[in-house]
Formats: sequence, structure tokens, C-alpha cells
Amino acid sequence: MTMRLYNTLTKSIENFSPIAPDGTVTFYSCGPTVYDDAHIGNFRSFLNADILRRALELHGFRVKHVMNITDVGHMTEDDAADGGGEDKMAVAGRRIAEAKKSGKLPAGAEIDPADPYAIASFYADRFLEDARYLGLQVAIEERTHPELMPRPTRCVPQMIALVEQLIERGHAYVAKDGVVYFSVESFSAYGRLSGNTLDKLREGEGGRISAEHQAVKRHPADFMLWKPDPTHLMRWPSPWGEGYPGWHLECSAMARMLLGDEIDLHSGGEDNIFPHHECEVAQSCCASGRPAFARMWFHTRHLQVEGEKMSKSKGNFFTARDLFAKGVTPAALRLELVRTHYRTNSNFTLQGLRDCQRMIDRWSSARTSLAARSAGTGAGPFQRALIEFKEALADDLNVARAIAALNTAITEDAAGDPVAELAALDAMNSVLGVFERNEALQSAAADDLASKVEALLERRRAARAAKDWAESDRVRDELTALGVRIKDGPQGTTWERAV
RNA sequence: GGCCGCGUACCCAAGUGGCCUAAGGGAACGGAUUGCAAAUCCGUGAUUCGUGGGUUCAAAUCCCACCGCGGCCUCCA
Repeated sequence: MTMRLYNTLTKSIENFSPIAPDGTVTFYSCGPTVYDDAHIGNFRSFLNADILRRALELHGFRVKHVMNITDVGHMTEDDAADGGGEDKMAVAGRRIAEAKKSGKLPAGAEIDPADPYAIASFYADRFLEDARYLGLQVAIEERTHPELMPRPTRCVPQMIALVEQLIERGHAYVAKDGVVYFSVESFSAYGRLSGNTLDKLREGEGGRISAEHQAVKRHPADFMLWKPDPTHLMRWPSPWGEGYPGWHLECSAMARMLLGDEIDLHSGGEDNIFPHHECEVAQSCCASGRPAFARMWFHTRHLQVEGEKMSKSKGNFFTARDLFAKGVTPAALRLELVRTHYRTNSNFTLQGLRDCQRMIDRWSSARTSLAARSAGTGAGPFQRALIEFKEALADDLNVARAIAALNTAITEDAAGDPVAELAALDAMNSVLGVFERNEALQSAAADDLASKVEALLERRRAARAAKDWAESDRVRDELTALGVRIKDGPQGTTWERAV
């Protein structure tokens, strides 16, 4: 079955086939910046890349997936485009220093707010932790293959080499202010990915560039490759003076270093299309002399929350950890973030999270009864569903249709060879990745709640044994007030935190 | 100003020219079950696809206009 995917570069759905004759897929994903915890919008993009990778594996490809962790301190302000503004790492440092003062620093965070490397590694570790809970395969592999999640601060020599090559080939120049810029006019395909061709770009429309820097450039759209700056928090020696690399440069250098000059797939959020990915294409193609860098570009649209743009000021801003702390299972969050087609805006809701939890619980109990079944031969509902499931994923990663196929199998009567049926269900889960992470995370607060709940449940058991229904109901109300939902079953009472 | 995407039931969401009097999930409602609930199981839901035109034998699907929402135009998933 051929995988078909939408390619931002050609604005059309194309058949996917890897460059390598052995079928190994090279896949680069733009990962997080680590000045702060990743939010659920970030994770929608990362998890969609993960679903793509797992879907390719289900279709028999071997995938070499690389995702960077950007740990260089880039700039915050409007004129950041040209290296001004404030270093984000410095902002993060201040935030940590303030948290330290007010005693709000997360447990175990003994970090020096003045050390940008310590800040970056603090947030990188937290990212990896969240990502592994959510089943981001590349983060799981990173434990044994750290090179799959490269850090720009460790790849500066490769970036310098790339800049040197671009200068040599006439695609970059050192301006009067000493900054190395990429010359967009030297690359005729500039603008092909985003549609922002040079004649259509309106200088300064985004309101983020300064006249002072524009003056020294050959073309207003020229972008920075290396900025000499002896005062920057993180800086490295280079032929152009001590300074730091441009933001687009990192991905080009690391993709080349780990995957080669031409790769099969490249993913990111929709906001990466311009300028980040456009600039990557320019750098990579001009450095390699090849017409293409990534064959296919995969972009995930943004996530909204309860119908609105997610923002801290609206109070609808969530990180993965925020939700885990509320008792949300990683499985439910994962499913909620990937169930909507990656090319439409998704609407994250708490109700949606509950819907997902219910679906996962139904699938889990279907798996339990399937595992207990012994009789039957031939194809049953799950084996049939797997065919539709794979077809749906091959159709530009139609996860919603794939989920519907699984749901249909759940409601059909059990039939078929139980071993093959179980294998089919597990194959579907190899993409959805929910069974192995369907438990709320442990924490001191959760343990405390658990002991309280157990004590109340014991009291309720005693009351029910004595047929003291008033007392039993009173205890149940108390449990509800604690945010706990109980389930009475033949095996006794179980409970979970209501989300 | 330019480029790009979206608008389907109370909510989430698939479907992009005939198999659509529109998949799947949730909520709600009815039934089974329960001390009563919750959970679970069974059943019920749009003659209609933002609005108005048009093309076609045939439109949620194509075209035009309008309304609404979102992304980018050098921080951003």
C-alpha cells in the first residue's frame, strides 16, 4: 500500500517513497526550544510527527527520525531577526531566579540562573520526560541513541563549516557590521516553500525588523547566519569573531550531519514554514549544490483551546505537565492531540480529553477480553479493522478515520483467531500508542490523595456491608468532592481522578 | 497589501462530484444493571453540511461573492 502525504512544497498530495533503495526513511523534525516547558500546542506538532513516523513503520518502512532540541539562546525582541533584543536564555534565567526567591522553583531544580547551559539542560530534561510520557518514540530512543536528538550547542563546528561553504559558493557575505548574511537573491527558488517570494514579501510587515540592520544588507530579506557578539550569553569562536549562529542554520547543519544532504521528510508547526523552513531550504540547497533538501514537508496546523487561541493571558494555556498533575493520563492527552487531522486547526477541550479517556478505556477492556479468549480461527473484526486502519493512515494520515475503524471493531461480536486478533489490535496501538501509558502519573500529591481515598473506600465498604446506605452515600459524596470517580464492579470498587 | 488554511448535529470530528436521507466518539434521552448512583451493555440523533448566488442529469464536495475563525509575511509548534 502506498503512503500518500500532503507536501507543503508542492501543495499537493503525493505518493511517498524514500530516497534510499533499502527503504530507510530519513526524517527530520523541528523540535522544542528549551527556555521553558513545552505546551500542548508544541506537543501536537511533535506527536503528529511521531504518528507519521509510527504509521510509516506500520507500513513496513524503517525510519531514522531526528528531532533537535534547540538550546542556543536566541532573541526575544522585534529586532531579534538581526540579533538584537534580549537573550531568551537570560529571560529564562531571570524567571528561574524569581521562582527561586519566591520558593516556587520546581522540586530538584538546583540550577544557577546565571548559567545558560544549566537552564537549557534543565528544560531539556523536563521536555524529554514529558515527551517520553506522551510516547514520542524519538525521545524514548534518545536514551540509547542521544545523537537522534541533537543540541545545536554541540554542533557549532558543523554550522561554521556550513557558513564557510556558503560564503565560498557566493551565497553568503560578511556585511559592514561584521554579521554574516545569507543572500536570498543568490537562490532563485527562495519563496517556493512558503509562497513568500521576494517580489511578494513586504518588508517589515511582521513588525519585527529594525531599519538599522536592514541598511547593511544587500536585500531586506537576507537573513543572519553568524552574529559576532562578545556579550552574548552563549558564544563560540569563529572566523567572523566570537559570537553565535543564526537560528535557521542549526537545523540545516544538524540534518546534514545526521541524515545527509537530501532527506525524505521534514516536519514542523505551520508557523515554521516561513521564515524558518524557507531559509533552511536555501541554506541546505546552496551548501550541497543539490536542487532539493527535504523531498516532502509536513506541517501541523495550530491548536486552539476551547475555541480560542491559546495564550497565557486568556488562562487557557496548558503544558503537558499541568495536565498530568490534574490526573490526566498521558494516553488521553496523546490521543486528544493527534485525533484531529494534522492539516486542520484542532480544538483542544477538557471534554475532548474525557472523550479520549473513555475511548482508550474501551479499547483496553476489549484487549483484556481478547487476551482471555482462546477459541476461534480466521479473520475477525480486529484483523478487518487493521486493513481499514492502515488504509486510513496511508491516506494523508487520516487518524480520525483510523480511530473510527478501531471503534467499529470494538462493537462487533468477537470472532477469529484470538492470537491474530490481538496482534491486529496491538498493531493499531503501535501507532496510537495508548495502552502502555493509560495511567495517571505518580506524584506525592497523588499518593496523598490515594491514601485518603483508600480510607474512605474502606469506610464505604463497611457501611455498605451494614446496609447503612445514608453513610455509604455520604462517603461517596465526599469522594466526589475530592474529584474522585468510583466504579463498583464484581471485583470490588476501583476509582480514578475525574478530569 | 500579499500568501495559506478552515467553517459539517449540543460538543469533538470524518467525508472533497453520484455508494451521503453524511462515518466514528462524547454529551443528552430511553432500556438493562444497581440498595440508589456511577461505571458497563443495548437503543435513539443532521432530509442537512457558515450565508447568498452559479456550474452540473447529480454538490457538504467545483466556481463566485459575502460573513466568521486561524496561520505566515524575519520570536513562535
